[in-house]
Amino acid sequence: MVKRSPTIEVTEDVCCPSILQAPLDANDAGELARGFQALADPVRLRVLSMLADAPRGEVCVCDFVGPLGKSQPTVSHHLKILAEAGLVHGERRGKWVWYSLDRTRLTDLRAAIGS
Amino acid sequence: MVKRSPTIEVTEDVCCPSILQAPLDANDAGELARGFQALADPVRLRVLSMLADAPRGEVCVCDFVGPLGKSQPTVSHHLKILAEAGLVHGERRGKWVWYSLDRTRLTDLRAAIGS
DNA sequence: TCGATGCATTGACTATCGTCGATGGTAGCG
DNA sequence: CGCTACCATCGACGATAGTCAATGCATCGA
Repeated sequence: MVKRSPTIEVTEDVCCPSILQAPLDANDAGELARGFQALADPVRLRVLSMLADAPRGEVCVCDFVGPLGKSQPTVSHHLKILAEAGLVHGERRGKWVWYSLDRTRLTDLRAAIGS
Repeated sequence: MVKRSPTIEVTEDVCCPSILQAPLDANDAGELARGFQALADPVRLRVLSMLADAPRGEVCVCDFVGPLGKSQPTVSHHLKILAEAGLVHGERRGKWVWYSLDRTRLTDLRAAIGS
């Protein structure tokens, strides 16, 4: 790949793409869309809600299944999607896996649609 | 249309549901998810971006098609989804339909995932 | 009135998503 | 070692989403 100066400086990307610093190119839009897609499901929003409300900031997988009213594989599936989106983080301790909220990623997404 | 009291009071809704005021019940989560689902597409994010950047705050449908690189029916489809989500508003003037951004709804969604 | 233009709707196709049952893998216990 | 509990993965299914060509419906100009 020959080094050649592009016609446009590649959007610097100091932090993260945003709706407001228009026009949003296709790549940044795709990355942002993947983030919001992780939020576009009732079960996943409730997972984030439970994590935000957890006293110690973490919730065991087994404690999601009951309140969410979904099967264990389904819950595990949603947790994986949230983890891949960088919104949560899971840590194994003994037999259990504890998930916690990553507020950094959530802040980035929030910033992408406003101040 | 007969006036009759619904079986359930329609979720108070002082302002809007949020992740933080946990636990988020299934109804609020569903409504929120529909909002974020509207944001979960690169084309729609670029539409919002173009609207946010428009000098007069509005963009004609015909001016979306070229830059987005999508067919006119596809663009119209996405605009409809954004309109149904309350994120944009279209107004017909002569042969053209001008779309503008509804920042209120965007603010609500932003508040739902943080401060 | 007729043709052209801008936009919405329809119908069809493919891809992806949400869900669950079944299965596999790992950690603790007797 | 066997047994149990917790969690992830796989495979399959129905549902939904994104896309475009074709069509319909207005509006405007000639």
